Amino acid sequence: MSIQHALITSLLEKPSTGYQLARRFDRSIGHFWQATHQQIYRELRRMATSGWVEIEEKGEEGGRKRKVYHVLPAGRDELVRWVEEPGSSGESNEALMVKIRAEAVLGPIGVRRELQRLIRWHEERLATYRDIEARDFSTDSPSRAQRLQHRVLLKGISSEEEWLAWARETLPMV
Amino acid sequence: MSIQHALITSLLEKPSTGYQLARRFDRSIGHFWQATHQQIYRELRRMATSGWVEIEEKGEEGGRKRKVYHVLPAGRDELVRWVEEPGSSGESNEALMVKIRAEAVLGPIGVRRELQRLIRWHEERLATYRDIEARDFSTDSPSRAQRLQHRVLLKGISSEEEWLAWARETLPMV
DNA sequence: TTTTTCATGTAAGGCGTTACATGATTAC
DNA sequence: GTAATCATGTAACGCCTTACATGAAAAA
Repeated sequence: MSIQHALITSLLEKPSTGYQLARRFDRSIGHFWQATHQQIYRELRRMATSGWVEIEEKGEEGGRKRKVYHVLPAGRDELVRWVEEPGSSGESNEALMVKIRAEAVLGPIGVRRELQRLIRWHEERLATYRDIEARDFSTDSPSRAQRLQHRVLLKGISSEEEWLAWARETLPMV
Repeated sequence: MSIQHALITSLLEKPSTGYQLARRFDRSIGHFWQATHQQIYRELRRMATSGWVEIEEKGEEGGRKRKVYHVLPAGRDELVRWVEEPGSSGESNEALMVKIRAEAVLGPIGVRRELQRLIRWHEERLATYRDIEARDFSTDSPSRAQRLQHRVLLKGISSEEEWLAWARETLPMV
């Protein structure tokens, strides 16, 4: 899922300390993306050694030690590369949300194509679910077990419908 | 998320080999729950040592070696215990789907209470999202960046609405 | 003055992913 | 006879979670 790209996006919005990022992940972004502070500190250190981010050490006169992270051009380039790259099959919906936030902060990059690709993918999945429904749940008097299994499938169907409705409204904006 | 409970549920529906479970996870269950064959074999071995499942070795006259797994009473008890246990906060929606499938195969156990609990949780989350929307996205002429960030939040809102609609329809059936 | 918040880190264990590996059976 | 499918496993690496740990500043 690449926490790193989520962190770069967040840091482009506002340079921050690891602690602040952890808190922000608990709020706005974190409602659909969560990361512990250990993950965040680890990835920040890695991105610093990769030259994607820069550490601004703020000693504040012998007081509290804080490290404010800023995105470097290499980090920005890497984010653009990732947004344009078609998401792997395992890549979840959260990745798309980060890509949209990245496009919000960087201006038009490759999200439109990715969104179109995902729309086709979700259309196929919805069609598959509907096929399964027609094949397995067209019985006249279903048992309790069948009705419950049908509910599980219906959750998949309504999730896909909801996703597609959202995506089709979003497409003209990217 | 406990693959083990998903495996027990699947084995209660039909005793199978590890390979068959992996294939089934690729199809019906696996549309929302995926596991590699290594995970499955490892967990089956563990459940066998825990006494949750039993291995029926089918040598088939010097031919192909297959191990058919059957659920033992202890495994069934463990599944019931897990279904009745309130899901931890990190527990995803997939766990609920497995719990419903478990209730389909075992008869009425504790899913109703769990569903009611989750409905309250999702109602709160939806309310939080709507608060954020009222606070951050009520501007008259939003910028492109603001509109895109709003789309991300709207995805959260419509997901929650969809979830709640499904759950309220499902509640009378459990 | 005590608790909460800010801030960063180490260490251990478990789980998941990926690659590698083997061998029998069935389909073409 | 060759490829695909069935079937099971080992090993390495990395990531994530949880617990433990420290310390200063701000709030109660």
